[in-house]
Amino acid sequence: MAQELLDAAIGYVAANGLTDLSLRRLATELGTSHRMLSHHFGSKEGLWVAIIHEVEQRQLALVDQMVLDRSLSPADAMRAWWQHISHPSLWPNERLFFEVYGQALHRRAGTAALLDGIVEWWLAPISAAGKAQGLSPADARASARLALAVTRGLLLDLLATEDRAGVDAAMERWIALNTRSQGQMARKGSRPSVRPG
Amino acid sequence: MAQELLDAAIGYVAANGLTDLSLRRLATELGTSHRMLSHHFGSKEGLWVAIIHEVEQRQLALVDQMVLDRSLSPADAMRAWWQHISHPSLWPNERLFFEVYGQALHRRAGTAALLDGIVEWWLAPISAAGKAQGLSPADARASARLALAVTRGLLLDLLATEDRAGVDAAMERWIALNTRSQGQMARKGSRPSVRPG
DNA sequence: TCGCGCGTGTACCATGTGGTACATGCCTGC
DNA sequence: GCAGGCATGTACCACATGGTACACGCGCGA
Repeated sequence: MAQELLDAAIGYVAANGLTDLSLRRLATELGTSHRMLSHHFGSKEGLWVAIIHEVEQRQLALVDQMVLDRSLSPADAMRAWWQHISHPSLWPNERLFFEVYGQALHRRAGTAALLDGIVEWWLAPISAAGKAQGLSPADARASARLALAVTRGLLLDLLATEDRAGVDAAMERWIALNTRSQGQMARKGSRPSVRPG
Repeated sequence: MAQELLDAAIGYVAANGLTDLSLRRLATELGTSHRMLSHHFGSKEGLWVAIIHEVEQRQLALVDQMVLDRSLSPADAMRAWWQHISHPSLWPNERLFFEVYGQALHRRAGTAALLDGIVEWWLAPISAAGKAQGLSPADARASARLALAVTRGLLLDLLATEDRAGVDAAMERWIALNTRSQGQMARKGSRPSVRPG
């Protein structure tokens, strides 16, 4: 079945990377023949597109989870979100995300579509949380963008260094920066929020 | 000469990406033959290593520039640094950086060395600025790590969306977050600093 | 039972790859 | 002038790739 093949392919690609991977090598790793991959996905490009599309869907599923729990304080919500998104079980998917991201920056064929919502899709739910805390739409959008950058920047750091303690400390610094300035900024009539999750 | 070839190769690779690039295509783009590339760099892998190493050197040269000007306020220094690092003339190099970064996350052969100092080398100069503003070493290090994540996260955003205004607004949000909380945190005996440049 | 669509595997092809043997030219020191 | 080293180009090789023609077998409806 094509779906099983796709799942297995994503598993392998997430674990081992997609760059310079041939249909033949992938097929032997998956216990089939490259003929099958061509058959089910049309071409090599078709396989990559299917994989990337599927990973995108999984990422967006995470966004949905992200906005679920509103019972926590902003600081605790941030911590919970960070613990979730930075869990080692998600690292393979995130490595794949950054790998394809890096290639898409050069506008390679087949990767252009990946960039489409790569920031925009995340801004809506995150900035919704900001607006709920009283930010203006413009401020909420800028804060969401910043929070997204912090998350991705620290994730990139974590994947590269695997220095869990150091990256966690930076995230705590980020949380502190937001919560400490919150009272002050509230006094000025606006609040920073920036709840990345 | 090998150095000229390397410079030209970096120029092309920065502009067009390194993934799936063959020695032959690169050679014809450079107006030479793939024989020359093999001759000067030993092998294809050798060329990639030379390119990555050279790009690393250029990145580190930027770090040196980063800590030069101490006459500006932290906020203005941040703005100046961001204007510098986010200038479109540097985009090709940064695309290449993220591209190789993404591949290195999978520990591909020849890219492992790139990850070595990818965070650490930047922490020292940035946290030095933090310590100069009165932060404890641990706080300065966490702040530096956060500032680096913000810079890279927003850079990734900028390269993908090319939404200059939106990303600049997020950076202003970051600067505001730091400067506004500075007085408050100073009252608590520590200052956030986070001067990424 | 037959026919047929579909999934699967094998064998093959044209192409592009990295690497290299060999020839040529150019420049420098004697 | 010339001899030797070095850069460069041409031609070739063995190999891996993506794609495809073809064959086989299984399951299902008529």
